[in-house]
Amino acid sequence: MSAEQMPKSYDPAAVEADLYRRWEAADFFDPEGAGSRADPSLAPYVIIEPPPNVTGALHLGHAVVISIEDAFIRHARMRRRPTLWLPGKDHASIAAQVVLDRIIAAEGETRASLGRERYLERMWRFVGETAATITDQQRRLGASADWGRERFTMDAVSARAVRTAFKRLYDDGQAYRAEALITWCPGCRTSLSDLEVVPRPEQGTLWTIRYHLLDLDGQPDPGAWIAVATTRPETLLGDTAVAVHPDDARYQGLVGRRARVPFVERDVPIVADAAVDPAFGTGAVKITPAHDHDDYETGRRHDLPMITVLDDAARVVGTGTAYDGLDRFEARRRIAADLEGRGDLEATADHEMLVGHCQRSDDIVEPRLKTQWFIAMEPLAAKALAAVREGRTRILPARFEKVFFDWLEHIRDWNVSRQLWWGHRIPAWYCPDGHVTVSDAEAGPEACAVCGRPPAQLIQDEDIFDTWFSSGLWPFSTLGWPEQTADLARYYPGTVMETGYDILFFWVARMMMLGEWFTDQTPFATVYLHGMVRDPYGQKMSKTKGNSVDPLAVIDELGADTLRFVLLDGTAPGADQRLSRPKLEGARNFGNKLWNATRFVVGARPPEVPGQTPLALPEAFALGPAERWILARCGATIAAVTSAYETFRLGDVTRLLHEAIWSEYCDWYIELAKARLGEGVPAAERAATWRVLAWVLDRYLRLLHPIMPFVTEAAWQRLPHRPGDPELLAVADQPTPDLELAVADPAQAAAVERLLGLVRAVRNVRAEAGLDPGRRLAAELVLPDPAVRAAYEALAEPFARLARLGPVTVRDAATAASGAGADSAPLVAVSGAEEVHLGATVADAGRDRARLERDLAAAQTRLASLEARLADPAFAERAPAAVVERARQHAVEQRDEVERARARLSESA
RNA sequence: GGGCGAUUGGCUCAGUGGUUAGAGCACUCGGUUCACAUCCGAGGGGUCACUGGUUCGAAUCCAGUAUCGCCCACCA
Repeated sequence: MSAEQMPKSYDPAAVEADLYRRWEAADFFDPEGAGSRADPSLAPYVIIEPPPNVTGALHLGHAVVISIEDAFIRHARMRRRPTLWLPGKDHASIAAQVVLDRIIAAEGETRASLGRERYLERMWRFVGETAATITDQQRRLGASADWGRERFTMDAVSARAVRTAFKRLYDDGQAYRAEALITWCPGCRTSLSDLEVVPRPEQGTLWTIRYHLLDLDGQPDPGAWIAVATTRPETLLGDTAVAVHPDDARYQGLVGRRARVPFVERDVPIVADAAVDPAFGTGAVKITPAHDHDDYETGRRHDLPMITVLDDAARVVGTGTAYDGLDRFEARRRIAADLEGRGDLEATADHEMLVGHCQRSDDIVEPRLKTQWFIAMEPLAAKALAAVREGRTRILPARFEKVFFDWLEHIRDWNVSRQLWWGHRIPAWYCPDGHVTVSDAEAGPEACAVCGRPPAQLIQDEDIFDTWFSSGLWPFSTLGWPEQTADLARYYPGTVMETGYDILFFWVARMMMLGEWFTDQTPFATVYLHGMVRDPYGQKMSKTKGNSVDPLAVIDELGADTLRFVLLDGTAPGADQRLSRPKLEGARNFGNKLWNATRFVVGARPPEVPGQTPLALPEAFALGPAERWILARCGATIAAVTSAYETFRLGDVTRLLHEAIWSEYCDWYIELAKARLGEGVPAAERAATWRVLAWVLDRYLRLLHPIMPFVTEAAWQRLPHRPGDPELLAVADQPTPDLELAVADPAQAAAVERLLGLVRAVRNVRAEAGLDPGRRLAAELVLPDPAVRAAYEALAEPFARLARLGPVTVRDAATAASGAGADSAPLVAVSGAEEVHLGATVADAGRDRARLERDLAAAQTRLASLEARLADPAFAERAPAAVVERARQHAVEQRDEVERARARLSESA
């Protein structure tokens, strides 16, 4: 293939267009697929992905997940591990219902108008459409997931796992049904778990209200009252007590007396309870056990009646007052006004407070009494804690282990009942006598477990499970659990679970707990938590703020490789990152660089290397110093990148490869190699040079493939391959550094480095002196080190070209001392022990002299600091010998440099 | 109220005790060099938030402070 066949400019869209289909057709996303080159004797590498919600389009969070997971799995695949990334979707019951409710509202329907059955039909139709879109988007990002094993949390296998799991928890005594104060969303009309409530600071009002004390006749005394402070006056309709702190002197005499609640005219006791903060408000609190979490506890301690005064829509109900039927906020206003009217509103004050909102609908949540199913979590949490404490699961970054521990150590029972329709219905049935039967059979129980009544008389619980209940089973339910399937045996437990730290509790902890409980194994060895993607100003992205970035728009314009690279570059586990246009363009430019380097290599193939020749490293004797240098660098990069992959440091992978490819391979090696590819070069050398060019590029493409799969695959397709290589880079082997390191000669590599430093020095001098950049300058090189001289002999031509030098002579240090070229005041470039005396008059003596003075001053400063350190006896005594020795060495060199700088300065005077 | 994280050049970030703290972007200057202007070359720019401590030596370890961000928590 020739360079002419490669489009001159890099067009990500064109590059990426068909590659995914080729990969998929090759059938290696399935570890047992036809195209898999996995070694079955190696341990499988299994990625647990957070299945995206069926409701939405792909957002940047998904793109992060896919970029990380795909990098891991592609790397493992290229190490011949059998790799499984089982993709799927989550039915996301509450989120899906919120979305669908909005859609049907636009169609003039409501949940109620459709009814459960038609609503669910509509939902299936809706998710059918969105699921296909999401999968397509994941493919466009390059996700090499095993689509043949794709699963949905609402499919039959998942349903069976849910029933089995619940039945077991019930049989184990961990699942129980109880009436308790739960958190309710009046908008979604369902209960929520604690995690689904988002507290937000809001400006509220603190009202101080008088409850009149009862006199001896049991009548409210107009002149005696106890004042309570509240932010929710409407709940007074459900008050069943007033509480004060037992030690509060102000109220000592009132404890045990009774007060009358306004409007409902209920007489309630004044109780003493240590939970009351005497310093807050009036020090007296109204107690509404059915509508406040604190009051619920207080109510239980004092055996108070619990009176519900709000319905599912959070309207006042059943109080027998004029407020019945009013919305909670309207009732609040009216009650406050009416209290004022009757003279019982003592004070009104602004009050900053935290208000709980529904994570999905944003409605203000309402504590309510409901009969629900709960999971007793402590025994489950203990197992998950043990898994992490014993190191069976490791959390990255490690600091999240503390967060994990803290949450599990203070875990509360999990309310799993949801009053929704879209989800797994709770497999609990109730008989007319109130007996409970939990069944894991698809058809339900055959009889009441207690009294044996036939199924016809049993009524199934109307509620469904919290979405996260089925998500928590994901690592094993997707592999067929509770069946002991072959997949389960082979691919469970997983290797890496990757997700954002924001769902550590929602999902990760629950998978850990349920996994341990049901399988006696931790479901994955490593938890990799990524950070959040923010906008260029560090703000959270959100649709409402309008600062969110659509990953598909980025892919369309700049390519999936670009997006993937940016989302991994410069990132660390758990650390948030900012996404900006310049970063994206930088990544696209990197793809362009790679593309053009490949074009060069492909086009530079000399006739000695026929196109079909397999790729091989040349014999060592055919290598020049530059080849040995780039191979040394290549070997070091392979080792460093491999280590970075294996320790989950993808940010280092991108950094190392960007540096190696751009700043070493492209900036230097390609330039050095050009000279050794020319007409006059012996055929064997020419061939060897090109082989090294192609070899190193091949290594880097392999290393970069997991990060930028498309452009690397496209480039690789144009290079010759090694014997035994597959047709696709995606299943080619990752490199090991042994071949490179075997031929790389560190001494020669170091000599080349020094020459490159000298080129930089010459360029610097030329630029500083303002010399015509195109002008070839005669030069005299001073190369005291024989190794550097030898390297120079081989690289004289590219050296001259890169430094823009004309006729060049070389001297070693001894002869150089005698003085230099034709000019009395030559420009001198210095790099370490090496010098280049340029055969040019100083174009701008003032500027050059300033440079020389600067150099001298810098050298003197360095020398002074070294000498000061060496003069300190403590340093010689306490510092390691190697460090001291190095400092001595540097001091010697520095002294020499100062000398030479002085000499140059006096020459130029 | 607890806990965690961040603080390094204009911006985004590397850098966990050892010479002179790096990169990309931005900036300045210069380039029609036969892979690439999505490029090439050169350059300027940092008291590493602050204070104290440990150490021969601190961006790096310890303590405290400040600012910002996040998580958890039942003050009505």
